[in-house]
Amino acid sequence: MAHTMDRFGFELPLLLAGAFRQLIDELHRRLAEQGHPDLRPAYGFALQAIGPDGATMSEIGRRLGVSKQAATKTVGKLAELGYVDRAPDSADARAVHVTITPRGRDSLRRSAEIFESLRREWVRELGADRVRALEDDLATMTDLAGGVPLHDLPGWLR
Amino acid sequence: MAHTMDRFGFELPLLLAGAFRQLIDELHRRLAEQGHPDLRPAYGFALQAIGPDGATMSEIGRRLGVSKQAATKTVGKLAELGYVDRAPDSADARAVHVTITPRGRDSLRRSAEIFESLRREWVRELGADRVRALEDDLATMTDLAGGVPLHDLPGWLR
DNA sequence: CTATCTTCGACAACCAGGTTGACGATTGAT
DNA sequence: ATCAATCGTCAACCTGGTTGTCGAAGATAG
Repeated sequence: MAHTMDRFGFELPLLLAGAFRQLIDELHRRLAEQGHPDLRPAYGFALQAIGPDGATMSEIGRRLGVSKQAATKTVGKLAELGYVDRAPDSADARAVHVTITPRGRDSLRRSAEIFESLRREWVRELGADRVRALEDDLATMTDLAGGVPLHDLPGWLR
Repeated sequence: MAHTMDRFGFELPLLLAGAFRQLIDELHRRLAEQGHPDLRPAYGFALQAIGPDGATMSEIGRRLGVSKQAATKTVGKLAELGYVDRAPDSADARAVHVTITPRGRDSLRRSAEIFESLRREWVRELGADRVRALEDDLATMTDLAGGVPLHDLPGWLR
């Protein structure tokens, strides 16, 4: 029974937060280098929520788990930065159809690449087994085993 | 080589964030049940930063990694809620000495207990080895191997 | 002992990312 | 044809931050 002393319970959230923070910070550092200096963490989630087929404001809000007002604001900034386009919805005169621009798609493509590269760094450091175990364990504890919803994520990243 | 397909890189931050979120939400759910419904995540960090001997506004800001103005605001709310006291510093007429009230200490004690209990749940679910491995791996990747600083944590929790 | 430099904390204005509430316009269901 | 639900916007507000400015108080030189 090699019983190395257990860590304190409060360290667990701190470690999770620290690791998350580090990944997100590094992502944005690299995105900035690759021509996307204005992309904030929240924007990535929003783009993700819009999806390849576009979506309406309300739909984006629902997918993100925020109010449609909040979604409207975020989309407004995304539009100013050239990451999305807004157009009247052909099927519903009340609705606005939001689509991702080529620049937006470029940022998503690069984000995905950067995340893969970051994960490879974890694998180099910890080994593939440990990383998989870590992911599996986190998925277990969050009952997010299949598919991570965007809900409840934005807001507390910066 | 049983090579179950690797997860996508972007899932890692999502899993970390989800797990963190879940722990913090559960902490505050239980704290609310135990007589601390007004304690927000940021306040716990601030109390932590004040410490058993108290601290000045600037010191709290430094420990938290935020401006002294931000620290002043948070301490103000903490004081309104009865978690801290402010008194003139005996050694420096410019400074304000902030101390934790008994109620504040109660909340810290309960938080520590809740975090221990939450960690025990992880151990029940995943096994002590996996939890230790997870903590060690996260500590490795965050070079937070020894002692987690409060710096850069507040702000992106809610 | 005085002149200068730094630090302390407060005040004000601002930002990001949310919230609720109200509202006119449109849609869909009866 | 009516009436309720939904669409997006506006306005006001909250939280947790930011900068800049400032007077008062301390530290350090000369």
